Amino acid sequence: MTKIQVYNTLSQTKEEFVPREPEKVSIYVCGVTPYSDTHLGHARPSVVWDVIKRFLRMLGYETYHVQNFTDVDDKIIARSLEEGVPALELSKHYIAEYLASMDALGVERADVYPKVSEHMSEIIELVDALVQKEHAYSAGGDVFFHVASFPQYGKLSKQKLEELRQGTRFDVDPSKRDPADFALWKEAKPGEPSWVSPWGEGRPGWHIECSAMSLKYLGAAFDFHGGGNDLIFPHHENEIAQSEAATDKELARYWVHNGMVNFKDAKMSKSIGNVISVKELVKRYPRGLLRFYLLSTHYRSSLEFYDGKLDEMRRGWSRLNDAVLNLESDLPHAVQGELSDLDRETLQTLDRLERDLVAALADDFNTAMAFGFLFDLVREINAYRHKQANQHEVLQKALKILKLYAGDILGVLHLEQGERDGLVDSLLDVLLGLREELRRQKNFTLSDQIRDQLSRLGVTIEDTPQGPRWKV
RNA sequence: GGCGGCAUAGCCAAGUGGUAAGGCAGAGCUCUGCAAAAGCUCCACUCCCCGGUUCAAAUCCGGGUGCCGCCUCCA
Repeated sequence: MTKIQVYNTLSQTKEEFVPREPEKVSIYVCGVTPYSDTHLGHARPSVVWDVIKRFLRMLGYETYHVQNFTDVDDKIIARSLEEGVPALELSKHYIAEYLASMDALGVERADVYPKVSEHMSEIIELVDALVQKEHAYSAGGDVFFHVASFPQYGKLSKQKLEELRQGTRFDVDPSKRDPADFALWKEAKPGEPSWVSPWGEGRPGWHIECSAMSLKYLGAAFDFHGGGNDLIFPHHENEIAQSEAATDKELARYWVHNGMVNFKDAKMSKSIGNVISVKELVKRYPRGLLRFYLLSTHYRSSLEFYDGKLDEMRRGWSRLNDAVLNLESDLPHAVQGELSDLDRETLQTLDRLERDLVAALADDFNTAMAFGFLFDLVREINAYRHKQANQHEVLQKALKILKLYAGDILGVLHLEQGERDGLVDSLLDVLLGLREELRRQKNFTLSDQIRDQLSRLGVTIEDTPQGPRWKV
């Protein structure tokens, strides 16, 4: 099986990926806190993990992907009080909105989407276990994790406990033993959703849900733990402390963090308010283009968004799609027979490019590099076609590679099979047929008029030696 | 102040020791009724700056400068 290198935040180096169980990959990706519309920043890890999963399965792995919804949280409660909508109703609405946005981006669903509100007993059990093992203590109705009881605290974010104590910029809860301790369980305040626990009515702190739910669905030492790099501290650091203190086993083997999406020189963030919602974006741009944009930079780098960026990227993206259309329209006219030297050379180049493509994706999921090879392939096959060569085997192979990598794995191709409307197809065929007749009669005024008018509707007509063709 | 990261052509962006992928934009040519698509050619002697290591550095080390993220909710 192809060896995969993956950058592990824990070791700060690329490591060879060896799964916990042969051929099975367990994945936990931190999901969203559903209290407002899904934005581009959320779309990035989703699309990145979508591609990683598809690639792993192409290599023969089985994937099991868990992604949580933190549906019990301060922000949700605040929002629910503002709007007078029950907290769980609010989160339910935004969970649906999130899933719809991901569907629109062609992101395959996770295998499980556990919610905090449905895992209270697991969370309480885990907190209790930490109290029993004296890694946590209750103070009034709150329970805190005692960071000093976990000597490895800081191993993910490379923070030193002493620095963290000094860096505290907010008022420290006086009931904490150590300013760096964090809440596992919070005592209920009037009007807030709460659950019964050994420490009284309350609700979970922020990090504990991921520890409890990953343990339940994936067990200890699962393969990939993912999320934005803004989660490294404190969220993932605290998850490690809780989980590993409780189980005495490693939480996750490979920590994979994606870079931020920046807009107007700052991280796209709900609290800053510089967000672009996925809902709006998918109305204005094809999903394939959005994915192309999100994947054209390596997942660990930060990614800039600005008005007009997607329009700028559109041409390059079209080149990829046009290559597929060109091959599809050439294929019916292709010949089968003795291979020429050119055919053989081209087949060899295609083979090499496919190997390069796999190697790029296997090297820390380098999608940006993969696009480089896809464009190389496009140039290669276009040049081949330009030489009037049309061996079926060659065209077929190029098309197959494009559809597999640009289509099935990266998911950037425009219209998948079956997404075109049959009636529209037929109507355009009629219109194009009439226009051909006009062109034969050299009535270019009228034929150009048809082309211009369709162009205004977003339909592009191309006249090729094999006849006219249209695309959206 | 601490921690992590980044700085490559007009723009986007790969490349972590062997002499700068790819895309967009731009220039010229070919094809075309015109256009579109497509092809060919050109477009960074150089990778923020200054030192160092090496036969060899964009890549490693040291020091600057600038930018981003985290240390508070965050993908």
